[in-house]
Amino acid sequence: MRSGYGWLHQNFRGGGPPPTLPRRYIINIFTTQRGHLSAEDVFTKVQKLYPRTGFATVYRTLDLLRREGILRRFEFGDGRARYELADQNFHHHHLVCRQCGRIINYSDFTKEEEELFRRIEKALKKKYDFAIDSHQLHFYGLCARCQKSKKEEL
Amino acid sequence: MRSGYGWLHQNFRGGGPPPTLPRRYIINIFTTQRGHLSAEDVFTKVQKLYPRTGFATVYRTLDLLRREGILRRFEFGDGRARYELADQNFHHHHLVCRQCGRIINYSDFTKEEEELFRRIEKALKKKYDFAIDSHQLHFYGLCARCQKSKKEEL
DNA sequence: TCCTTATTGATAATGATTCTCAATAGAGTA
DNA sequence: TACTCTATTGAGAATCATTATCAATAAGGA
Repeated sequence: MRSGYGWLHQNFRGGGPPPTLPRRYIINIFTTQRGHLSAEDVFTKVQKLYPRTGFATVYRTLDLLRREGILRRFEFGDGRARYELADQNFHHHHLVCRQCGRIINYSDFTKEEEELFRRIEKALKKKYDFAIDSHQLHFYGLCARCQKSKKEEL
Repeated sequence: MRSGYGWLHQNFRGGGPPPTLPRRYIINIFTTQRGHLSAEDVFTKVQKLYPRTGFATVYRTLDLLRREGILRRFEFGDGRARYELADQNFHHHHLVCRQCGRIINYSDFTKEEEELFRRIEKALKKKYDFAIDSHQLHFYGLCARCQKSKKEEL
């Protein structure tokens, strides 16, 4: 795993994957507005910037960026994967609304969580001989809006 | 959500979904051997017990049982959903091997986790007005076997 | 300009899951 | 036992996200 965007600013054959136009555009999308984007979301957005882009390129690029450690891939249970910038300075977890699919990042409590998780990871490594490199914590429920609309139904 | 398997032992029109043969068989599969079964896994197993069963019935039944609160559905990132018995007395989290896909349940530390998670849930509810009903915690990494085979490669 | 190589776009293929619809099975009733 | 009603079933088609294929293209170096 490379350490960052270095290769993006290099020329072709500069050591990393060539920083082609679609790749630059797709990274831009993620850096300018943090979110949990599906491949389709990304496709729609790149289309506006660079209309000749194909769906295959989007998928390939998302996977490339994931392998490079620039993006993280998540599955929240609705059948389509989401991608997010892998920013070490913004470790967070997710709140997922079962109704509307809205996803909220939260980074409260990360200190306590991190401490507990570090301990857990260490112990699990010892007990199961499992080399842990990451974790995902998702809370599922109903967001404010969906709770309200559910009440109104009754 | 119903509270348990009650309807399974009732007759048809006894208040819940009819406890048909495929449904009984599929539940049996989950109660006799805990695991994280994909739809295909279940299909293969039911086939042996009741060969006329179709794939559609497996999917329908899995979803029915999930809605009834008997099964939980998970996605670990390999593109196929897994189902597990929703046993309140065996709350646990998962270790997922990135290489071979092996999944280990662990229930160590649940006391500390539960305590922290209860606190987090309470605070998130307050801050984001989000009604949390469940969570999933997955650790990703390499299992013992895959670590070993990776070493041997070098 | 030519050569080499990796990426691209269009499209076909895949794989998991869901839908459709006629056939069937269970339970109550006569 | 035969009849009726309704929900479930099985087979296969359809859908959806994702991946693979392959000829055309673009970039950098000679």
